[in-house]
Parts: sequence; structure tokens; C-alpha cells
Amino acid sequence: MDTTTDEQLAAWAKALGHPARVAIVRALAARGTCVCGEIVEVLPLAQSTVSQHLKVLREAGLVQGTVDGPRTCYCLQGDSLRRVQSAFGDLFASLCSCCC
Amino acid sequence: MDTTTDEQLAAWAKALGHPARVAIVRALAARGTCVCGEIVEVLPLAQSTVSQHLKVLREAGLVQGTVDGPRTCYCLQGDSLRRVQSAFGDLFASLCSCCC
DNA sequence: ATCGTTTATCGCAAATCAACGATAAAAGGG
DNA sequence: CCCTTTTATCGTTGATTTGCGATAAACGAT
Repeated sequence: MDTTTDEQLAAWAKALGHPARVAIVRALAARGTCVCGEIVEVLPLAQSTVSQHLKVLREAGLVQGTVDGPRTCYCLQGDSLRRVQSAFGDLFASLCSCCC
Repeated sequence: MDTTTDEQLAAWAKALGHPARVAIVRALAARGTCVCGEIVEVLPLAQSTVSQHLKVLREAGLVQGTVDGPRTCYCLQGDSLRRVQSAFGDLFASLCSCCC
């Protein structure tokens, strides 16, 4: 309960704080199995830009990429995502409805 | 189910994508009732910086501020936060454990 | 060994963000 | 009407982000 630091939580949120990266996560969640350059076809962005976004998600620990021949296969990192979800849950759990 | 656009979800995440803003949300959740300039005392930041962060949270719809005399009283916007939480839940719900 | 394919990285330009001090605006008290 | 307190906004500076094309790196196939 609430063992996540503000920095960790902010880092996760920041990684998800761009429409393209949300779209990437959504695409990975939808396909279930991993994808690689197919993401480039889905998004209206250059290959280098998509690769950059994937790097951000990878460095945040939300996504995992394993090299498979000339291509790289990506998938969501379930453990991290579940921790993100519960961290947000903890954050919002203790809000009371009283206001000014 | 998944009625939130990538832009909306990213905007929420972006607003939470800074340690100071997570700290503000946490402080508001802890105090339950609204706070105003007390937040400045909690954070190691200048008053103008905190005010800026509050503006970001307000524009994202996560926080509500009502003017009360010379001061402004802030509180978490429960409805939005619940929607944020469920949107993240939907995002991560459909992840399968199969990977590369 | 040399292609073609796929992906990561580099370098750059434009845009945005973060933080601050200074200043304005609002409101209550003398 | 002046202070004081509290908060928002302005203007500026430096850092980071975003997007791209160009290029390098890895690998399978010919």
C-alpha cells in the first residue's frame, strides 16, 4: 500500500502522457502477442519516432522488447502494468467527497 | 468500456507525470478537505511554481479550486479521478501474459 | 560476401515545460 | 482609503520533448 514513490508514479504517468504512447500500449494490449514494426503502420508517425516512443515505454518498464532476428518483438510488461494500476488505485482510494 | 480517447487519457497521465503534481494530489487526498497555500509549505518549491502546477491539474480536470476570500481552496475532483482510474483499468485489462 | 529488410541511434529544429522572481489582482482589517 | 495577506499571472531562462531524415547495426537470404 502506497509503497511507490512520487517519482516512480510520475515516471510511469509521464511515459503514458502522450497519445502515441497510449496508442502503442492499446495496440499491444489488443494484439496480445507481441508486435514490432506493425506499430509503425498503425500510427501516423515516422519509424524513428515510433522507435523513440517505444524506447520511452521500455525505459519506464511498461514494455519489453526482445530481439528476434532482424526485428524486435514488443509486448506489455504485465507485472509493471498491474503495479501501475494499483498505485493509481492507492492514490485515489483515500479521496473523500467533501469539498470547499 | 474504453470510451476514453488516447488524447484524453494521455492528457490525464501527462498532468500526473511530474513528482510535484503527484505530491499535490497525494496531499489533497490525505487532507481530504481542501487546501490552498498549505501546499506551498509542504513542497520545496516557490509559490508561483506550485500555483503553476495547480493550474495544470485544474486544466486537466483532476482538481477543483474555488475562490474563498483572498485565498483559493483546492480539492480533488472525485468524478474525474474515478474515470481516470477506470480508464487505466480498461487499458490494462486486456493484457495477456503471452510474450515473445 | 553482398544484398534487402528491420530497427536503433544520431543530429537537428521547433515546440513545450519547469522553475523562478517580480508584479498584479482580490479581499479583509484597520 | 491604505496596508497586509494570499494567489494568479507575466516574462525570462534553461532544460526537456517531439518529430524528422539520415545513418548505422543486426541478421537472413541469395
